[in-house]
Amino acid sequence: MASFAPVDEQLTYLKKGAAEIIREPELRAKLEKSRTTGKPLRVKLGMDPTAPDLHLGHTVVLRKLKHFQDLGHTAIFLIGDFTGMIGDPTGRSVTRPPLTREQIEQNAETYKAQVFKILDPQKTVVDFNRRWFGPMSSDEFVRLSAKYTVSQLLEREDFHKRFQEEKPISVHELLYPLVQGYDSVALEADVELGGTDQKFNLLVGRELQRSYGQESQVVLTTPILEGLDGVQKMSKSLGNAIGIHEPSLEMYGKIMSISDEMMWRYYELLTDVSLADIEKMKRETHPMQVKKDLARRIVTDFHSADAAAKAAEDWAKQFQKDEIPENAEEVIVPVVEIGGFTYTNDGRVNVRVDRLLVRCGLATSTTDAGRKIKQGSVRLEDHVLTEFFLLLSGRPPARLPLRVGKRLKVAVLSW
RNA sequence: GCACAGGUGGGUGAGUGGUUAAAGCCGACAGACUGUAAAUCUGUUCCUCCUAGCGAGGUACGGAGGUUCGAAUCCUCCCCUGUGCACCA
Repeated sequence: MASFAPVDEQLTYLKKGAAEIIREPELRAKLEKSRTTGKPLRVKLGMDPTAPDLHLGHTVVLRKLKHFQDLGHTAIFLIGDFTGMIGDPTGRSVTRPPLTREQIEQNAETYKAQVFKILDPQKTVVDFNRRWFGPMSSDEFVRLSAKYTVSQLLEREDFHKRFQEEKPISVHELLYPLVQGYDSVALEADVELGGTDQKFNLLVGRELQRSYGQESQVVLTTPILEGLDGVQKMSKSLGNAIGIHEPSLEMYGKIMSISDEMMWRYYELLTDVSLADIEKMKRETHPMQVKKDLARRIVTDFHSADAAAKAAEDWAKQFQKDEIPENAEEVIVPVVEIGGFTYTNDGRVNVRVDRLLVRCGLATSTTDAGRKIKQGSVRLEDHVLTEFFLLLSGRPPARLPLRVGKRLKVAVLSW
């Protein structure tokens, strides 16, 4: 029989970094009850297996789930393999291709691996909502949809907006909140977590539980983390995300590129530094140092302390001292594959810089590479390259540290 | 099914026969400035080729045809989205 910390203590811990708790008195009551009965709360967090690459934005709510886990409650990580077919219409509506069983299973595996960087695998219950939706009969499904009305669903802001703007809303999108809500019924969830953008869906869970004769779950939302631009939510498709699988140097560099203002938010949502300490840093420490410290902490979470130290060193080399970091990304480039190279009389080789840049991923097309060369943003070590041909000092192999703006790749030329 | 309104580049949104690869804005990228940033200013922003130029060619305005010397712009058919009508008649 588990023993729990005092309720007030638990509440303080859980409230930190939460955007909203609906309703706090209910959470308190549930915590009290679990403490007297010794029965842990069932805390649910669901995710669609559509985009298996997690980024820091996802970790905000995962960290909250972990907090419950730390306090001895049951963390249920629900993989929405059924819901994935629908695709959450939150935000923009893009029709997602239905995933095959294999894809879903594969995604689920990668999901688990990533999620367990934060959660304790021993203590986490992983479930799939196909477990109850798979065997559900159409009769039952119709009965479920009878529990909610169209106008209730249209209260949701993005539906409402689309409806007003005379934009399409597919019926299956309307079904999404119901399906997600029913998950809470099936799991008999005490608490459900989600980003603030999930609020509507989470509240549907409360309603449905009530109509199925259960006590309503408590809803705890976490803020949506802004991405590198500091404005829009972090998302892979917006290209402003920091993936948790990214190489340490890249991760470190991306964190260093956020604005000072954003840095404090990242501290609040992605680290365990207390609010008091954050305030202290705001007053006393140089922002640059604080930001480096943030980058170090986050890289440590997803890689290791050693990797973080190394990344810090490499980053300083690349961006502050203008040197070449030791583990800079290398791209093997056979000269023949670039084409357009020529020989000089003494047998040296002239290579095409524009195509080389494309080959290294530093330009999207040769036209683009050409523009970058003309703009003077291409550098080989310290020299700005303005010519389209580069005369090598000898025959390949050769190592060419190329930079376009902040980005750096080492082209390793071979035959 | 009928009627009407729409479908333009990463986004938004101009353009209704001809210097329109397609305005403006946003975003993105780069240069300057910095603390790596942010802010600001400047430039770039479909692809290919080279002699790299205010160069040559190729693609592009839902799709397929057509009219025309010439079409994002006109016509036909199709696809997609939205709205109205479709019970009393």
